[in-house]
Amino acid sequence: MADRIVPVLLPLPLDAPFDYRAAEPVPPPGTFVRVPFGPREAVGVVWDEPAARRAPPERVRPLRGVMDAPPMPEGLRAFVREVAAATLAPLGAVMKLAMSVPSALEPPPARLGYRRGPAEPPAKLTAPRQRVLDALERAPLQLGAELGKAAATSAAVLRQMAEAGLLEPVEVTEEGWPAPPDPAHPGVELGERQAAAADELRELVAEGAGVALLEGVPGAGKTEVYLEAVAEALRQGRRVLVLLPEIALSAQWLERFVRRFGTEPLVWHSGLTAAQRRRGWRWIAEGRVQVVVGARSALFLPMTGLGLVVVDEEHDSSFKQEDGVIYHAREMALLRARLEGAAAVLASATPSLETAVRAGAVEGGPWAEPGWRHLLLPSRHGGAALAPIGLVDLRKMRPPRGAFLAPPLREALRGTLEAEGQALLFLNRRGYAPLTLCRACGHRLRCPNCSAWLTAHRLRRRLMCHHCGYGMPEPEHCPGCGSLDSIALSGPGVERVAEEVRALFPEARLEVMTSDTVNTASQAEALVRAMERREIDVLVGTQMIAKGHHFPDLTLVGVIDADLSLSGGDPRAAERTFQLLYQVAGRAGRAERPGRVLLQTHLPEHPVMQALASGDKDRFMAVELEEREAGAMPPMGQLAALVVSGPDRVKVGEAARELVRRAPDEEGVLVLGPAPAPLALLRGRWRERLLVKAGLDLDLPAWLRRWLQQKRLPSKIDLQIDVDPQSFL
DNA sequence: AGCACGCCGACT
DNA sequence: GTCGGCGTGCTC
Repeated sequence: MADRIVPVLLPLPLDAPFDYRAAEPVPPPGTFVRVPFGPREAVGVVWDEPAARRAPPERVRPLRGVMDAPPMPEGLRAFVREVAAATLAPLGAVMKLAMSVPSALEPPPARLGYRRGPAEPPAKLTAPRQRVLDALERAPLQLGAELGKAAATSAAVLRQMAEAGLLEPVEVTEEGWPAPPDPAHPGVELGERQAAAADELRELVAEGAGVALLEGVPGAGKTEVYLEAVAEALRQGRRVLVLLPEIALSAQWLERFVRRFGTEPLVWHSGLTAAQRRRGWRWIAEGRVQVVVGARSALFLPMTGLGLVVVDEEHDSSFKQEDGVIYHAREMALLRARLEGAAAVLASATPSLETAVRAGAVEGGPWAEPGWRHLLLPSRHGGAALAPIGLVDLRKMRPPRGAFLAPPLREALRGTLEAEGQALLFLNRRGYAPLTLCRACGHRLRCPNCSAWLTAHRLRRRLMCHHCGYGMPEPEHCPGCGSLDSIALSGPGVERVAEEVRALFPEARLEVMTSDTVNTASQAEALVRAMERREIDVLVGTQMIAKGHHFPDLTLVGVIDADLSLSGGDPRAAERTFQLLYQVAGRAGRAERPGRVLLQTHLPEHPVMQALASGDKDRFMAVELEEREAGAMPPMGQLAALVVSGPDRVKVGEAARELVRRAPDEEGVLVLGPAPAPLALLRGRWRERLLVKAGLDLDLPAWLRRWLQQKRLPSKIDLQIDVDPQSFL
């Protein structure tokens, strides 16, 4: 009987599947299979189409076996293919994202469970033993761990009871599965405008295609509205994927979901334990999960029958994956929805310009793209959506020497504390001071691996590089001139701002929230709760504090340096600053207490600052779009950033120039550079950057592939391709 | 991604 | 004379 050759895609950075010999019955595409791979064994997926170059028959080895797991759904396979095409990542590298839980492909580990044994319980039982039997009355078969917990006793007791015949040990392989969310569960009542928006979303879901931008200030009830779209998909027997920025995946969000559907969705994020991942992935693959809420990696879960994909906080920069396979989760979510015949909802208080443009939501911009619509939710509470925003001109009103709060902000802080309100001070700089230098000779301490200054951290008494993790103790002598005690710390970081506030208001209860003080979601949660319970008067933090929580007693938001991200030649800098400040401003003045926002700036006349001060987001978007159009920048043009890197500066430069020389000539495509990347030295590697600009009609990934596939790079030279770069670092 | 093969420096 | 550094190439 003739064996058949099947292509198998492995989760390794290879461009194409490998060929294997399979006996009848030949496993169909999507089957997870074990194959020999050089000296070892690997698990891959039977692929739909073979590699362009088939292996010579004598090298083709037989498949070893088929995994005991549902095959990878066709929709996910198509998605893997298209993500690879869009990002120029090797096909196998994208497959690896879709095979993130290898253990889920193995048969589930048998776990020890117990039920009642044959022996009659004696008249007198110890209390723990009695509790165990009582627990088994309620549920006759339980896992050891669960039974132990239910009876508040130890595994040893269970073991001894089993020996005495009171319990019978059972190998449990079948695991339960989550209760399905109930679309008929009574949820919260929607306002008139919310209900109208929910109707439109239901329509979208029923059509099974199209994209809606759902825009509304924090507190306008976006979540409740799109949960109605989720309910509609569930009523149609279809499944739902909701993407949230990692940080927004909070207990608060889950509570809202439970309120609407009576049960929790399946949660997918980086903090899960290995067992949770295994179980969740397995449940999803077996089709037992109706709704998944997760961070961007949830895109690659084996969901089938999707009727709706939601991207909440769609403007959030954390949706951009910056290493490995470089992709933007929002764009890939739209792709996944399209491939599945699902509707998509993008929700935000401050939509990204690309989303707003496609939804036809920018004044003076183009019409909406076909299939796109724009739903605007007004504030539920009526009146001003945002607290009034004031600009503090740092050129006229300077902070005292060595301090960073200008007099108006100090006064506002005093007033807030006297009125027993809460204040939030925002500065997007970790540590104590961003620059460490010598007063005697001007020597600046820099990272040996990166072209970056070292940031002083008081908490750890160290100088740190924020790009590679390098750290050193604060030196007593200047490494440049040897002077003693001449080291000065220059500029503000959150720790220093906190120090200033402590000196000004010693009685105020103050906390600092940065990635240095808050490492886990639960720590962040604790700080947020403390803020809610009014155990904190002043919260100083980095952009961590900008994200979605309601603090009813927050009446002052101060932005220490609103200019920070406006410099640096990044075309999206103004947009990001606007979004960030808008979010921070959105923290203040809820409920009945009036709030205010003060932005300290050197550029009060800048359009971003003017737009913020006027609260006129529409005008900002219109002005910003004009600027992008003039520069043929996204979303009115396409961009790709290539970074050539290597340990030898000269060779990197040569490789970059050679690459530019070989770029195919094409009308309307411009290759700029090479130029030293903003971090010209990162983790010991020199970096040169090329920028490709193209019009909207070009298939940019295809053009890049034609260019880059023609020749291999010299040894030790790496090329990183970022189609649609967001940040230019 | 692993892992083997292979070609140049410091050691029992 | 070998052990072992990691640079290069291959895996159907």
